[in-house]
Amino acid sequence: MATRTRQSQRRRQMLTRERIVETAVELLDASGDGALTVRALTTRLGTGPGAIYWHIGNMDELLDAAADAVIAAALTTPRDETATTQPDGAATTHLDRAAATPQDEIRAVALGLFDAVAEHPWLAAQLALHITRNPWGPVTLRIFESIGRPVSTLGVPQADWFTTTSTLVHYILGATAQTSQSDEPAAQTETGRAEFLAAASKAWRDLDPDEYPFMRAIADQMREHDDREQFLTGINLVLTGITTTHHPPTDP
Amino acid sequence: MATRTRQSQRRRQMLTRERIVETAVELLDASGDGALTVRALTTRLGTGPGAIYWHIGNMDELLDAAADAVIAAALTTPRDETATTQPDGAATTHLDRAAATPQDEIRAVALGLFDAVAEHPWLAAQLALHITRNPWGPVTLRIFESIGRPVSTLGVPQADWFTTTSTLVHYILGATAQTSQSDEPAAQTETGRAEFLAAASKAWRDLDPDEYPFMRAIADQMREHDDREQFLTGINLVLTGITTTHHPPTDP
DNA sequence: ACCTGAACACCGTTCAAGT
DNA sequence: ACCTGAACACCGTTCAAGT
Repeated sequence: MATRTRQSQRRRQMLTRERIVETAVELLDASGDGALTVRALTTRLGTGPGAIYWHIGNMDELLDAAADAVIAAALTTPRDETATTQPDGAATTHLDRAAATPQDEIRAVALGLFDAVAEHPWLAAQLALHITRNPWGPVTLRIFESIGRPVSTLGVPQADWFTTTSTLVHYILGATAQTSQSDEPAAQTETGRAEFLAAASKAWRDLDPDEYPFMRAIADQMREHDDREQFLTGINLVLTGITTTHHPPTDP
Repeated sequence: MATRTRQSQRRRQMLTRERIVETAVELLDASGDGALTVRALTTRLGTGPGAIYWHIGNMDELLDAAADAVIAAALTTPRDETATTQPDGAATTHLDRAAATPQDEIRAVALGLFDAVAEHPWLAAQLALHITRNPWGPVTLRIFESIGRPVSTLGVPQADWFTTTSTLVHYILGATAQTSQSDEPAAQTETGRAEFLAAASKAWRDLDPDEYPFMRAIADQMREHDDREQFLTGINLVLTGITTTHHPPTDP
């Protein structure tokens, strides 16, 4: 059902770079980081390794393409929930994105990335690796542009655009990397998450008091915290730092 | 010269977990990420794979141990250069660390990590991976404690210690990950770096104006920026956000 | 307790050969 | 132009056997 081509067999569906990337994302989503192998792709697509390499250079390039595809989708599809808690206006349907403040726009982009990583746990490690290995590849470029555009309407002097945007992007990527749920399905469930937090919290309380006094002091906060909320708080801290530093124009 | 044991042959020097980790760091420093293999270790240490695995569980554990060793060294050895530009006082030699403001302390720790990554380029990717895979392992714990301690003396309400410290740590790790020089020796030299920046800057100016107006606008800043200085500016932005949000005690 | 070294299962990638 | 599939070089890891 819902097919454009007449064949139902996936084997005869014509092999294309796009289809390979798509299958790669499926494999990564289903079974995590180590599941994307050339062999897995060939069996899933019904071909041989040579066919894969005809379309895609090498494995790292495929990983990059998979990340880029997911990131692009996350950045172009605006989330329907708003970043800040505010009255839900049924009338603000069509130009909501344009009407939002730069801060709201930044929060929306950041949360889009956060949620994309939550949906695709492999993306965290992949993003982190991509950033160190290819800091200015298409993935980083897209993110930078999405954050930089609202930054440029924030009252920051143009000479500081690059540094300011860098700070936001670095925070966002660092936070999503560390915050991402573990790849194992055990940690995905609600109770699994709670058990993990409880275990970590207890581990911190049992640390050597001389070596780790701070970690012991915040063990309780760790157990009770919400990742997404903490992420937003962090964004707001950085935004406050930016607007404070460049004492914003107090009126239009 | 400068030996404690009498044998000059490294082969008969007794195999220990410590020595394996040490050799791992040497291999990583010398030839980057992909150079650390069991085979390379065995030839370098004059043993077989079984001997390695008697001491170290598996390869990921060794990578973690290597990162932990380098991070621990970076965090305990205070850098002699000061974070902010200020008159060099020849008298402030012994209690300098204790006398500094919390902000200075945070800057010092952050720069210590930044410089550690600069000295050990493999550390960036390793840190990033470690953080997503084992967010509360010894490496992250150490960094968190080092940042959290000064945060706790910053006037931030205790209930916000965890979130505030998280924000700083996430920024620091994200920034060091993206900022780290490429692993290839070509990019390590001064001129190689300049060429890289010029190439990236030009690439940005040639981007599609409709899709990437912001990146085109900041292409020049990219070419002229200094990574370390930008890193410090980012730290200061976050610190400003923190102190502004918790309107600091205006007097002692 | 500590180490040896052959063996296993599994990678990514290449390439002559086909269509 | 696009695909096949055997083959290559290289991994991490295990394990019976030695000392």
